[in-house]
Amino acid sequence: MAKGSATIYDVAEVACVSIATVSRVLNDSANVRADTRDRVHAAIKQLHFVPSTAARSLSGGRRGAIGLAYPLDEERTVATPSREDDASVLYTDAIIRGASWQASQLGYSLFACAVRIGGNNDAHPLHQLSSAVDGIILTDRVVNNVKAMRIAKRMHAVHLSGSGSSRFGGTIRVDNSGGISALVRHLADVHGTRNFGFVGGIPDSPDATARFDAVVSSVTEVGGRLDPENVLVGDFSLARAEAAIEERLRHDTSLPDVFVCANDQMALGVVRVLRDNGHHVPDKILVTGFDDIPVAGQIYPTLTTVTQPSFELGVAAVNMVIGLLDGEVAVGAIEILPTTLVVRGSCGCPIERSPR
Amino acid sequence: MAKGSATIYDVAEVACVSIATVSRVLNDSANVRADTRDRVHAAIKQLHFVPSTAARSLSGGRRGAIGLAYPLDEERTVATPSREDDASVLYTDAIIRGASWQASQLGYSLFACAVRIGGNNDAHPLHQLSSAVDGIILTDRVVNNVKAMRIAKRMHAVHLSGSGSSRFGGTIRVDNSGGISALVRHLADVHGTRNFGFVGGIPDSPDATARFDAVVSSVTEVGGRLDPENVLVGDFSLARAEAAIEERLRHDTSLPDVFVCANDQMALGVVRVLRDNGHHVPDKILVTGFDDIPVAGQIYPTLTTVTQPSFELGVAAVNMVIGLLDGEVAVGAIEILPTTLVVRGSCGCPIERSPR
DNA sequence: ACTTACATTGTAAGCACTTTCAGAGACGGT
DNA sequence: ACCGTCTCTGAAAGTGCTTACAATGTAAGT
Repeated sequence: MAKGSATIYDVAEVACVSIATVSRVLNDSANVRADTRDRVHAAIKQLHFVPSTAARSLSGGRRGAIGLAYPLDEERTVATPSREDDASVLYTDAIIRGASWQASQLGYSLFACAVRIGGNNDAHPLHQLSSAVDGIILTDRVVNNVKAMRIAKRMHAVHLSGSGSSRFGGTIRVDNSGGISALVRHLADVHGTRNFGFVGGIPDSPDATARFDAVVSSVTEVGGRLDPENVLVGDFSLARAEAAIEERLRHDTSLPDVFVCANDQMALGVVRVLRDNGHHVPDKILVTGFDDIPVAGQIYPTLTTVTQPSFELGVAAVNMVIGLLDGEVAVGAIEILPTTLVVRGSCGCPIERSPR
Repeated sequence: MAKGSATIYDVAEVACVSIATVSRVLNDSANVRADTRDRVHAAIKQLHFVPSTAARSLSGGRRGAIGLAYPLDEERTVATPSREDDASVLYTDAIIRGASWQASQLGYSLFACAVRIGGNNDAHPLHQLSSAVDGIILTDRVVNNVKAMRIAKRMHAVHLSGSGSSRFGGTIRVDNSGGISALVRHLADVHGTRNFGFVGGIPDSPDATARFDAVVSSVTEVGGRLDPENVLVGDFSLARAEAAIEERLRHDTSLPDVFVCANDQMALGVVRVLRDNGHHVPDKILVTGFDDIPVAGQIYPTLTTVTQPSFELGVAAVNMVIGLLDGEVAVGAIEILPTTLVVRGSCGCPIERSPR
């Protein structure tokens, strides 16, 4: 970096000690006499000295920074995202905000870096990032990347992932199954639902599969059924979900009691298509979402869904990386954050007026 | 980073060349025979070698990354920000997305780092960031930071700011005056407005003053007037704008034809207060905003405003940093991005139905 | 065949730190 | 006064890369 900034040698000279001593003060190792330490600190302040992260990391020390890699939107996203379609962006942003906040609290810096998930170029941002930080946080879709695996094997990493776990680092996930289970129980207990349908997300997304699995087991648990023709495949997008439900309607009009959707965007599409085809929600059929995006409480019918603690996810991830770094968290640790059922109108519950 | 990853020595050994040659291939400097180059590339691929950014940057080479520093929200922001109040968050996110996208296009990585703007601790994230990247982008509020100044003096930096220009790097700003001018002309030409009013932002905000100055000169240009009692002082917040307009209403009810507001949030407040006091917008009086926040097109009346190209701001910033790095952009350069008038209902134009 | 210029490659000196190892005081016990 | 034991400090060896400089090889010109 910086041309002409002070080095450890300059500090050593001013403080009349060796660079080794300066280094000790910097890493506040024990065994430096108090007045020596003070002298060094004074010199540091005087010279506005800041240790070079590059050199520090080359020689094996800590960088004091942790990285967070999230998927880069391939297309050139518009400046002000439409509110419905950009829930995933908001979700990621919330995680980043949480992570930044917690890192800052703990005296670390948080570098967030968007990585092109398909990319295979050699100067991969993931590598750049990993060599600039002490530990790394990988969000859902980034995890399934060969490069990511290699990196995780080599440095402390925590995966923010819906399923599976990392043999090489820690894993934090949101309690998809608990949320789904609460949702299904609510549907069964309060609304007497028995015949379930499901609109899934991208098959290779761990969150998507976790939610699907949870639906399967919860439905079994409450003694309901989930017929194969009522399991639709989406990709988390509103458009794809609309297409899927339209397709479903063409084939057979005897519908399940409810369509549980793997996220809110898809639920919005499903509601719209159903209504356009005369299946009023929630009078004729129920629909639920997942995520609790901002619009979920604003549309008609308000959407029954499950909230994820995205900010807390970021906080927890930072805590775990640092724990890993300090050896206080064991490799392979898994932490699961609670989700909360948010009951609104689309499951047939009476609709509250929104506060404003 | 990484324990046990291949080094340049390993590659050199496999390819039967010296490390210098490997380095030349890596930085594709000329003067390496074709078959030697191939041999090295093969070795690199075989060993999954990735050069250590730390070592590379230590020895003066490029890191291949650029940094972006933005202000950290001091309070623990909630996961899903309220839609009206968090325009600034969305704005920053859009810039980051633009910068990430462009950096990726150009083969760079973009590290975004939130910095506590008041913070004065020594392990300042700004330093960490700056030593991990080749150049740095500083957003508005980060610029006015002593540390930031010191860093800008020492490494290539571009400032995203309405404020003056950086003597040490480049500056990119949005064309406040062009946007205001187009807006004022529209009001004068299409709606015959002559008697203007203005609700300003924080007096010490460069954007606020730029917008005010632009209003003054544009109004003069179209032969309109801007009476002192119709120039209200806000602080960019909805609440403060409501207070200001209420105050104005108490004193004198002969209002101007329009209130041009320095941002959308204030416009929302002004519209609300005016309507509550019987001055219907746009029938009795017109109101315009600035920024085009997401709600602007969703409320009634839809808000006539000016769009800032936030995504493009990020793109331009990355281009400029890299230009600075490559010596193709001169230090002290200023680039001004165009703004676009968005005509909607609150200026009296017919309200289009939104597409859905 | 013998310069000469030039293309290619190797050698080695940094770059700014951390850390091991060993040496130098200090201090109490004998 | 001497020895063992601490505590503190310095010298020096990495850490992985870039690059100036030197050395070698190669082809063209005489």
